[in-house]
Amino acid sequence: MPDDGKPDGRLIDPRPSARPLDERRLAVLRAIVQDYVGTEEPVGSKALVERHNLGVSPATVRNDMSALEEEGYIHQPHTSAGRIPTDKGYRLFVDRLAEVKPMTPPERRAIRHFLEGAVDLDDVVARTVRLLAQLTRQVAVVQYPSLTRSTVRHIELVSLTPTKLMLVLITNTGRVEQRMVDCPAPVGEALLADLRAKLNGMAGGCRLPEVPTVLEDLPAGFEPADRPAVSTVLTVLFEALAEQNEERIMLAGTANLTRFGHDFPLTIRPVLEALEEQVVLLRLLGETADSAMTVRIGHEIAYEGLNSTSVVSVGYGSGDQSVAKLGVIGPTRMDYPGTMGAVRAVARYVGQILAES
Amino acid sequence: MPDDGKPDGRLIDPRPSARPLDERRLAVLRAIVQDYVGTEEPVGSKALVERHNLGVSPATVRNDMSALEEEGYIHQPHTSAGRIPTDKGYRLFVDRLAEVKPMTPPERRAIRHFLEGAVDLDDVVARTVRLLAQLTRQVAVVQYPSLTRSTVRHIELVSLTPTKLMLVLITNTGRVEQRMVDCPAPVGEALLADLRAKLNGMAGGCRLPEVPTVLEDLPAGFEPADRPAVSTVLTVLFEALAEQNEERIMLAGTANLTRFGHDFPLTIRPVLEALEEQVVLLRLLGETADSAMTVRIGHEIAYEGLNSTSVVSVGYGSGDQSVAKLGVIGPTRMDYPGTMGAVRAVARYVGQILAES
DNA sequence: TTCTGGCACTCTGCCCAGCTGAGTGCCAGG
DNA sequence: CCTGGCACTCAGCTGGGCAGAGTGCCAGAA
Repeated sequence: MPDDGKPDGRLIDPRPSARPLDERRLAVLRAIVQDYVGTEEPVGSKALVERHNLGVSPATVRNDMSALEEEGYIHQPHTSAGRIPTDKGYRLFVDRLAEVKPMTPPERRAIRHFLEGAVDLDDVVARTVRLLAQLTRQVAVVQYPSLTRSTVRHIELVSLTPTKLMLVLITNTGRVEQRMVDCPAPVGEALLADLRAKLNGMAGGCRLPEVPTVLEDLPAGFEPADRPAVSTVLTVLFEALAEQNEERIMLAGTANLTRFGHDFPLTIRPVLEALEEQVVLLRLLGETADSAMTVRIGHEIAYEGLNSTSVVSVGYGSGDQSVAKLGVIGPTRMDYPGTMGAVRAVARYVGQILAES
Repeated sequence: MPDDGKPDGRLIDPRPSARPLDERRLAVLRAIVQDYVGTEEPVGSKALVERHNLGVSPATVRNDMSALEEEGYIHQPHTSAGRIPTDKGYRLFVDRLAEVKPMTPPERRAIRHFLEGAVDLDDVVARTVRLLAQLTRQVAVVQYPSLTRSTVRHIELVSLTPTKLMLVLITNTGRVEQRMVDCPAPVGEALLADLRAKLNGMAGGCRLPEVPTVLEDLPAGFEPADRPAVSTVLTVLFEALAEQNEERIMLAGTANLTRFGHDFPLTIRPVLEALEEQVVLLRLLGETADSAMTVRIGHEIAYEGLNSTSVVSVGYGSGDQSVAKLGVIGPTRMDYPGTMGAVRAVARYVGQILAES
């Protein structure tokens, strides 16, 4: 960066004058990241020029590295060791130096085929998360399709005892929620049928968040004697809607954590703890921009236990809107292009599968 | 301590002569297990007599240890190291030397209180597994109440489109299963109501495995024109019953694996892998005797990846019959009495909670 | 017989020193 | 502005020596 615009005769040098060294430094950074991800060992100048044809000598590379270190993109564990990228270095790599690596056609076929075997929503999610863990060889996380974006497919009321009902809510994403309802007074079959019909008539097809508004005045349509029971049912229904926004998550591939590094116990412990906290995972995915792929690296992650990991996440959904998120968690020293490619591909195919079913 | 028994007219020695060494050797084994579990380090003769008042000298203990080693209950990592128990040693300890350590009253209250906060079956299981992991500081596994032992509380049929139904099965344990049914012909509301009534009339209260037998002749009770639809519904119902015997499992506390030992990656890896295989876990719990507590130690476990772990499991259920299993997985060097106490207590309380709800 | 104290022995773990090799930073010359 | 050369640094390995824990065995006491 210091020598950026220096004067240069250089008619031979194909580069006019503006883009000179910055470009090469970026190439050096890219090479460092690639090598380090591959070998997991600090990479030195000599090895770099040998493995990538940078067209310059180790000494030159050393100068570039010096500059890169100055600016905080790389860092040496000790004097006289090679360099490793910093979080900032990975960030630059992801933003400007890497291209998402698309899946090969056979891989795509395999993904699609594997997901198509699913029989219900649980199975879709389970297969997705396993697939993602396998493809990336990291920890995969998949959020169940959110209720917020879903619509009501059907509401069912079942009488268990005269005063005890079971309320079942079925969404268009195939999710089913059930709740017990204790009514203040016995509920007859006729009332039940009436209520069932009205509920479905009014709320069927609604987005879940809109349901309370739509059903607000429902009790008014019933005999005064029946209103308490109706209100109770509605209360429980609304509760279920609100509470169940507490979303569910599935994860797989924790065994891949063992590939993290040699300094193990210290690293892996907090990660395992984080993974058990659904809340943490939900927040992690929640921060993902809706449809664009998000990469958070090391200290960019708010949760301290995950400060030595990176998270690649993206929304997925049936149709054009995303209904939930999925992603993977791995060491900051991960293969970003490959991981991003896998995440993107899986998200797409899950979306398709959901749209079809 | 060396001079312990030196000068004393030995008429005082309370031991006659018959029960002599065998008994003391067992005491030595017990002491070794206890110390090793506490310190995680091979235990030597001197330390033993210091920490437990065995009333004999280290030299004597050494002889006993020699005998115990001969018989395979303990083993030395190297010459001139202390002894550690073998799987066989732990087995003897569990069978004859240890008493299940009951929970203290405050602990019981805490357990009960924590479990009582649960709102539905998922929540009960989730709370149970977390609780167990916390209490034992190990990996906890809880199987969802099995469908096999459950009975039908209600079967609901919902018409989504003229030819598409949704079948919902509710069990007495609060579990809900739903299936889509594609009927060969449109199904009217009248038929639907009739079918629903007959299904519940005949199968309500039945054990799930008996349902197919009970409903076998159902189609005969309908108009010939309706029989195909009825048969389809039954097929799907039976499928759901059979398939969903594929039981679900929840686990927690994997972060506790990091306390396993120093030789980490090697030990933890296969365990994490095993834990991701529901099949393995199910088999593990499946081998548990129905209601009695089962302890499997090290190589007694069929699955190779878990050969350095022990599993303590027990059935739980509402009422007197067990409907599912739960347990913990930890290093063979675990606190058996404490773990067994926790597992037993939690199983009891979950049973109570289930019975009440 | 059974236990005990004493003794010699073995072996791991640790510390220290010295060496090697990778990698750097700097400099003078192209 | 790049390059080759050179001196320097430092992590990691190796080997010797030391200390401590623990054992096994034995002869003598109860």
